[in-house]
Amino acid sequence: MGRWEPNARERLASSALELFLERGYESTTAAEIAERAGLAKSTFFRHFTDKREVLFGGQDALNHLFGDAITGAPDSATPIDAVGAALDAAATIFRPERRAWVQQRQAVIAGNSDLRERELLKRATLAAAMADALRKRGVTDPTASLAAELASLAFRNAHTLWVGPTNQRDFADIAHQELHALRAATAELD
Amino acid sequence: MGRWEPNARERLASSALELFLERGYESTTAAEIAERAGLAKSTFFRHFTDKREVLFGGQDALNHLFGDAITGAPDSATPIDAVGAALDAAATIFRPERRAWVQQRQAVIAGNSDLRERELLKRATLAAAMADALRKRGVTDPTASLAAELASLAFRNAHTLWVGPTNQRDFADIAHQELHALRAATAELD
DNA sequence: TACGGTGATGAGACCAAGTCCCATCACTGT
DNA sequence: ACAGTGATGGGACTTGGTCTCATCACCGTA
Repeated sequence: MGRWEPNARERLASSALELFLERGYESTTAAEIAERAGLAKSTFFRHFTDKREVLFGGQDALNHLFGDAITGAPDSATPIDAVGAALDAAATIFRPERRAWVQQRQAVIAGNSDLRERELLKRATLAAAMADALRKRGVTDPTASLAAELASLAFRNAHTLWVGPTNQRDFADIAHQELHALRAATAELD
Repeated sequence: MGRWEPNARERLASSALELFLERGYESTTAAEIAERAGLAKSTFFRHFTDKREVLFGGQDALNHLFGDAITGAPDSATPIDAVGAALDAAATIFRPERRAWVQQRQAVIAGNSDLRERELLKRATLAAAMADALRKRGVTDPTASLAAELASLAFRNAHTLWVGPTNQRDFADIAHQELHALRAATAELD
């Protein structure tokens, strides 16, 4: 069904990351990304609604991964157990071989405020997906959104640590440690 | 120091809200907003970096209000007490007379995804301001960011309820109730 | 082999957001 | 009266993003 070379979307995404690292996000035009991928500007916007979105391709998969992990957790699992299962599932994506790529991507995001803003949207969407999955389990609402928000915070912290220079541990380990630290901090609130 | 009419920034903000309500956010150009305010398009972007920002004028004041309330809380105040004081301070801004205006503004934001995204950024900034203020009080970091995140969530929920059709209560009352509900939900996590 | 249908692409016109530069105007103090 | 200051107007310019139409490769079928 493709025309010439297949995987247009992936070619666009990797061309974009290359160019962002070479010239910076703002100094790279959508037309240049398309050109490096051997495509036209109009084709770029057929695959990505935004110039920003080209860096957030796997987000839908992540949402489904988290949601399915929570939905599929055993009935005996508490809300914290369920979101813990979601963090385990995340380790499927954040594997050691992908760390370099995630680091590059994150460096680009850190360098531009539009991208950081989009990242916030993605995190909020992920938290909403987790809250939805928890509600499907029968968890009622202050608790469901709270657990989702805690998990989102743990995920953010774990992601930062996992990308950072000092750490080589498994993503799931870091994430669980962060989630546990947040649970413990609950006792320090008053 | 102004040239003709003063308060150019306020005129732009209210002209923008009017036009957004009349024609919708996307169907309103920055040039049209400026024209209704009796100004030029270039002057609009001198006062607001974004077309979106014209709806988020008071955000800096809110950040300072929250930060100062936390910094100024008595030494004996727990982290939850301190963010509770911030929610009290918010009632200074969310007064009954402003409810209609906040409702209009919120209706515009709800109708456009770019604006919702910007709203997330503003909430994250507010949470960061609260976490900073807590750290200034000596609260260490998993606890500080957790308390700030909880307060941000309570603020979001309270804001939604206060803007909603059924409720006429004081903002501080609603916010404290929401914060308390989140604290209580902590026990339901596992 | 010829043919029509389908889906992805190329090309370009077009609009609005946002940047930049420079001239201009009102106001202030001397 | 005069120069300095700060906000404004105006317009050129780049780029993100939309839209439309023609084109091309592929696929099934007669």
